[in-house]
Amino acid sequence: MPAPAEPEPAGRRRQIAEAVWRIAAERGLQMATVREIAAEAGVSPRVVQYHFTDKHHLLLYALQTLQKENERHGRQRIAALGHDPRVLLRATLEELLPLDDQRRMSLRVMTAYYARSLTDPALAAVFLHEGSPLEDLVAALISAAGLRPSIDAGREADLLVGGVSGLGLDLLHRRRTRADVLRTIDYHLNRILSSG
Amino acid sequence: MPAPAEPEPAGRRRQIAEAVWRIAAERGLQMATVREIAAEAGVSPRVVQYHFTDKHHLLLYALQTLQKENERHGRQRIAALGHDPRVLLRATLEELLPLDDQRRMSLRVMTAYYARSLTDPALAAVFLHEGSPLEDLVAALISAAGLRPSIDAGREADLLVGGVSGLGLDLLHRRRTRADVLRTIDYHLNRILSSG
DNA sequence: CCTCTCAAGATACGAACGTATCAATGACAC
DNA sequence: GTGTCATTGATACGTTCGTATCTTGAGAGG
Repeated sequence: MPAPAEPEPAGRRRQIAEAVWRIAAERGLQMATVREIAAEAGVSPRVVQYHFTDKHHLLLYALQTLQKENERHGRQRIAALGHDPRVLLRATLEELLPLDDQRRMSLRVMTAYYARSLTDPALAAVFLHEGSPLEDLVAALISAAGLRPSIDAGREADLLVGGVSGLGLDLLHRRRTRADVLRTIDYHLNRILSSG
Repeated sequence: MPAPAEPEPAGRRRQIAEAVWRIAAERGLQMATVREIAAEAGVSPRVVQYHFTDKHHLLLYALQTLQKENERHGRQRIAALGHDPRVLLRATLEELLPLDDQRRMSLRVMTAYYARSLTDPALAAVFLHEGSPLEDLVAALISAAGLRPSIDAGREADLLVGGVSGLGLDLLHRRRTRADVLRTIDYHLNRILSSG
């Protein structure tokens, strides 16, 4: 019984990380114990122990993997929309919202990790990239889409990224409706960009 | 030894709640065990057990008390500034930022609770007031301060509240400087309001 | 056929968790 | 004095935690 039916030791870590995501999203990060993770992944606790040196490395790996996954999915969705800067800008902002089950789960997990990152430097490092790539991207898209006079693309991007993230969290709590959030985003894009 | 040296059973709950705040802010909510809370509060674990029916009620009480405390402090600070709507608006937004140790601790604690509220209805209820009082207040202040043509106070308030909160979280992570955040807020207030 | 190595099962250990139990203390009414 | 009641000390119970240990199975190389 204790032998590998599949010759793939590579997908095991991924499989376990996905179990962490589901538990963190549905029951919270504090419920992600080794035994619960193993049960959710459909493996024995020993398998979790074998593939990660300790729980801290496991949680870190799950966060890093989810972040890469999000970025990959986001780029795919956005790249399929062409090259119109205004369309890309809108899509980039909407990527921050929990508009489907995948992004809803991801945002819940990331929120749990973010809170823990305030007291865990290893997790904090994942959230602290060099510079502000997302804000820079949004600012560049604003400039490329053409902005109205006396608009500062950088300052607009700074508030937009934080603001849309906040609206996304409100969506998680059902404190706002999706339609209202999208209307707020449209208002501000119309306000910032020149051509209607 | 096991007797009350002070005849004040009223402040005990408060004293214990403050211990929760310090632990949650400095080490995270998952470190707020009954024994740690008791040690931080300078009492025996039995005292914690006696004044709260269980840990869930304790954590809920600590959250509710901190929220009231924040609102009280915020109102005090803002009320001391007079009645100029523009000044009040700026102060209301800055109240969301971790500009001193008190607010820095509070924001860290609230962030930890917020994450947990995603999987805990009792905690979520604390964050879900009726309507959106903060957004409504900001919108009212924008209108009172006088807004430029074709500005929607409600939509501006929606993005401002979320955006400034996001900037505050960036401050916690030292991802932005305080001066940069304040400059971003100034930019948007100048953009929204009519008179320079 | 043998052996070496990777992967996993089975189990256990010490620590820490939330909570329960029982006794003891001090303040106070009478 | 002497009960009474609110509060606290001291201790223990059962559970769950992360992790360590030992063993077993499968496939590859010689």
